[in-house]
Amino acid sequence: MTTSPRRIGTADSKSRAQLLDAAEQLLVEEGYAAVTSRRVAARAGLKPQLVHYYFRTMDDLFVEVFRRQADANLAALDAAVAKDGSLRHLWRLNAGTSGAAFTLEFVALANHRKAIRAELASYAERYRAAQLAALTNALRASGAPERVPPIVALVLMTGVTQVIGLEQALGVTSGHDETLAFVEQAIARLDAGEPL
Amino acid sequence: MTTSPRRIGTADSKSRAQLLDAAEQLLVEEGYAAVTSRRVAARAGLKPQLVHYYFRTMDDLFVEVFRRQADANLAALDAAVAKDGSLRHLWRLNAGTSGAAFTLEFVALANHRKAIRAELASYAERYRAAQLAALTNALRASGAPERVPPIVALVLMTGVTQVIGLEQALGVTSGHDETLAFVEQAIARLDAGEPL
DNA sequence: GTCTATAATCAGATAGAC
DNA sequence: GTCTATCTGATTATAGAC
Repeated sequence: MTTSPRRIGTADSKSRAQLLDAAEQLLVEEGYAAVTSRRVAARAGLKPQLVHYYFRTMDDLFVEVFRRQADANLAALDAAVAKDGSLRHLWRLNAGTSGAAFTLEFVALANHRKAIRAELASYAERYRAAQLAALTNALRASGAPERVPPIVALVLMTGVTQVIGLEQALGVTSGHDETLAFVEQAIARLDAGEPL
Repeated sequence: MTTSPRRIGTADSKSRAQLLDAAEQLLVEEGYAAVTSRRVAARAGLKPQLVHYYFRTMDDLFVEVFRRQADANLAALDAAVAKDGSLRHLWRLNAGTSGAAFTLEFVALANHRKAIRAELASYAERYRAAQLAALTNALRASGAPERVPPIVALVLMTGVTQVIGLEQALGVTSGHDETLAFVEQAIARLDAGEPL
């Protein structure tokens, strides 16, 4: 088996994994601007040039960091839904998104770097499709009369958790508690088979 | 009148305004990482050192760029609401937010820089308060029975426009059309005094 | 008040040694 | 396949001239 043209080292190299870990930590803790070859290497206890050996460019490094997390997220969603596909659980999964900082950095990066934008868009579509399937099942199972199409409910739900998550990170809190209470009450009614 | 300790040049200096304009353009077009003293100065047709003369640090420059836009946004909201305070108009105002890239960059910056986070949080709270006042009036004027508290409606509305705006920038589109149609239909009913 | 010369540091990337 | 020496250029910031 030949190595891919982009990856120079082997995929299971120890140094390579250490660099990915270090890059991810730096990204979350200090933002993408702090993810430089020198700082990544220093945190991994390696020489800066190794970054360019294992990942040709910094963009390639970013893409690999993203893919690793994206794959893990998709797998985690599938596993969680298989365990409990209820409406309440789906909401909890979405509302408790811990990787807000991670996502934010990549969105900002994607806004100006083509390779990363493509990666992020592909992941977002796959994640939404998986969520939609789960939400459609959950709504059907609740037996509540359908007044809101599942895809609309999903976009609304994503929107709420996104604003609240983002604003929380910035110290903005107006309306959060009221909105969360409202959503949870709505979900409780739906889960009981009542209309909204 | 003495100058503030932070601002060295006069506030109405021509060079100072040119630097602010250049910084804002770069920020939107290429992201905050592209806003370096050299590039800002080059775009303004000035020497890089002038950035540090008019704004002691790059963070100070970012804060000034943000304040200028934030003040303009708040004034624009007030003016627009005074002209037409209807539910439909409020929605259009929010949905048509053109400054998505601008906001995104500052949110990313704020996530890791204290001074900018404080600035952004203060602005976000003020903007939300202004929107809430307008929305409360609009809902009351519509005469529709209140099933959703205004603050909850506002957070929901902000969430929808935020996800859709963000995803649009990334090339993600699933569910956008359906959701926008749903929201606009709901607004039409409320504006006609009907319940949701 | 306005601007420049200069310092000190850090960036991404490649060519080549083992 | 793994890693290092090295090149070239950019970055923020200050000290001081006009």
